[in-house]
Amino acid sequence: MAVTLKQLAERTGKSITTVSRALAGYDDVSEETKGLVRRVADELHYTPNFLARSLQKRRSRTISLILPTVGPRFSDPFFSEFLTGVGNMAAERGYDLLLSVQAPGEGEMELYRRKVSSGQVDGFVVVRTRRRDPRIAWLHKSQVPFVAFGRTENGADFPFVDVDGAKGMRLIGDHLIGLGRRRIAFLSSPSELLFVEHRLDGLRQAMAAHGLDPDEMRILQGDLTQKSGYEATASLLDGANPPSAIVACNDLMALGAMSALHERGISVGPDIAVTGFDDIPMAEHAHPPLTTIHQPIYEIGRMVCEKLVRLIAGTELASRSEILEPRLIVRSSCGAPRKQSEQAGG
Amino acid sequence: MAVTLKQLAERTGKSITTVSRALAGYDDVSEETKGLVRRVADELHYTPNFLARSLQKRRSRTISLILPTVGPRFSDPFFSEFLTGVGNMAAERGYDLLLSVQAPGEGEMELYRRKVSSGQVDGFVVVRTRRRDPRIAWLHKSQVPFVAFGRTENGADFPFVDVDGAKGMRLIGDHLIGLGRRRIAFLSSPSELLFVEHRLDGLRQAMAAHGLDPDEMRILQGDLTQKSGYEATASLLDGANPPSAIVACNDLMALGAMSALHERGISVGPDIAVTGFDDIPMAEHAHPPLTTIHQPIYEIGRMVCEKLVRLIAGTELASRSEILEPRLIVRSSCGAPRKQSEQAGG
DNA sequence: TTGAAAGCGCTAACAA
DNA sequence: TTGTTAGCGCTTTCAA
Repeated sequence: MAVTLKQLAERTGKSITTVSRALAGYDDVSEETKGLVRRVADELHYTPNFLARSLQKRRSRTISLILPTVGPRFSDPFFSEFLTGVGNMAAERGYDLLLSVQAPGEGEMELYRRKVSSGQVDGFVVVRTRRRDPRIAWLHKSQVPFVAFGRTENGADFPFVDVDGAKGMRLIGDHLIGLGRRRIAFLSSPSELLFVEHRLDGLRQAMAAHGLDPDEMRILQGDLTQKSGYEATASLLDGANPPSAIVACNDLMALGAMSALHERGISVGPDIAVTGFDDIPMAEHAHPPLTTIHQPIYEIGRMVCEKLVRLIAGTELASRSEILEPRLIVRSSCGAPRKQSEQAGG
Repeated sequence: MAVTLKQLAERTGKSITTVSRALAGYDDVSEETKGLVRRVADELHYTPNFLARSLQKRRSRTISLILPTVGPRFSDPFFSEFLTGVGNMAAERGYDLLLSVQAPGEGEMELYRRKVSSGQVDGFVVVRTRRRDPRIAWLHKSQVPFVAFGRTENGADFPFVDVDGAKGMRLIGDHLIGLGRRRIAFLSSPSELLFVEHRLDGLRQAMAAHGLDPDEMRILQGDLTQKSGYEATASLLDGANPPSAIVACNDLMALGAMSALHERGISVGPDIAVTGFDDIPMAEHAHPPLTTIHQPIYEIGRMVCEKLVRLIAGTELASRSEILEPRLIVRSSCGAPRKQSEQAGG
């Protein structure tokens, strides 16, 4: 069914080799032959067989991204944008993106191993890095090209892109405390996620810098979903001495927190401030609009992918890893008057 | 680097053929040999070379999903859940998922063609079907296995899964009109998306059934994003004779509409009802919680994928296409008292 | 029960 | 400038 080099060879009266090289643009093929071959190839809608080429070249021009989901569902406005960034850059560079879904634990490493040894992929995009990340340990050790979105604990030297979460939270903390909020509660998440730790650290630093005792901060554990933000906040409000500010480690939980406040008729902002982190599209359209830290997630997807492609090609990386500057987006959930200037581009 | 059959053959003293067949479980290989081969294969962590196998079998066990994005960004809480459904089912069936990003137009069909003729994929999941969908026309004509999420205009006979949007909107319309809302505005989207048309039809039917004139309904065009829902609503409110209910064709736009109402101090529900469609996770946590139609999007992803795998394998499909029953989720954005019973499972 | 040989479609070293 | 040959790793006739 599909047109092959062999058929082009027959049609042009040339050998398979010549046809192959004509199409590859080698300059030891006469212009005349090249023209002929190209014409016939176009005519017949020739497409190189990807599998055969990859088998021969030992390069699949495919990168793998394995979504580390817990539970069957995975609904995160964050990742689809990241994915688009990765996908677009991959396409621009002539790479394909192989997507898998695999929860951490059991079969996870096995899947990484298999993707590599089956020759299916040339490298990995690693997302949602963990404190001690077995994926990174293994990829590093095995010398498989990969780029991570996020860091790990020991600070091993591997290529990654990340946003400076500590600094981001310092911005949040400074801002909130500057507005007079002192009783702060932090909505956290499973502790194997390092980025949460960074963010918590940043908040602590801000408190200390303002003469507050970080140890007095209440910390509640969620799982990054709105639901858990809602529940954590509910328990917070039902207890004694509610906070004057709720700092969530991501936007989704912040949204959940706002939901719980609304339900109790507490006005978000004036009564209790709420802040997020990520600046998902939803943040701007929340009620009230959510003060948060912007992560250029689409761009990060592109950067991660580009680094990976470079790594695979063996091109020297200008900088192995990158820590991006966070940007505070003041809206009104923090109780501050909305600033016009910081509204743009949200 | 990677272990091959050849190496297993050397280690076991058998031929490549025998090793291959031992691993494939053929019963013309002695139990003894099978045992030996398997043991050695395990020991050496043998993984079949995927490319070689696919080349030979002319089956890649890979399915393609091409995201038809407009613009560089693609942030839709809806699709990441769908994707997870597809991905999980694919994994269960031993398939891989190749993800591409390609805007409709220009290169779109070329990409589909190339994926097929390069032997990279065995079939397609088609999302966001359009009125006259060139993708479906071509896939159909070329006899390439595919399953769509959504229908097309002419009602060609191809495998798809969809939710009955007309019926869903009839439920919404009945409910709203039952609550006394009569001046209804509809937030629409680019007209090449057929599902929007279905939904609009359903709403019209409901109006007609209640003795209202569908032609009096105001229809505003957005692009499915919150932002556009916000803008459409703003223009609606700035005009004369604002509606008593805003029916958005998806949740995201409904959320944007609510945002615009809030900004003007109009209370969502009591003053102006707002409804959505999709039941994204955000819907439950909006303020007020959004009345909408539930689509089991993760399940749909699984169904679509399973159908596709069946199609590829040549297994007869129990039913080529499926139209799922919509489910009305009454929350409070429509102005109705929240019903306890319909809250579960949201 | 096993193995030799051919071939999937392609690229690349080497000859001519 | 072109063609012959070999081989990527696998499966599958066909003989032995």
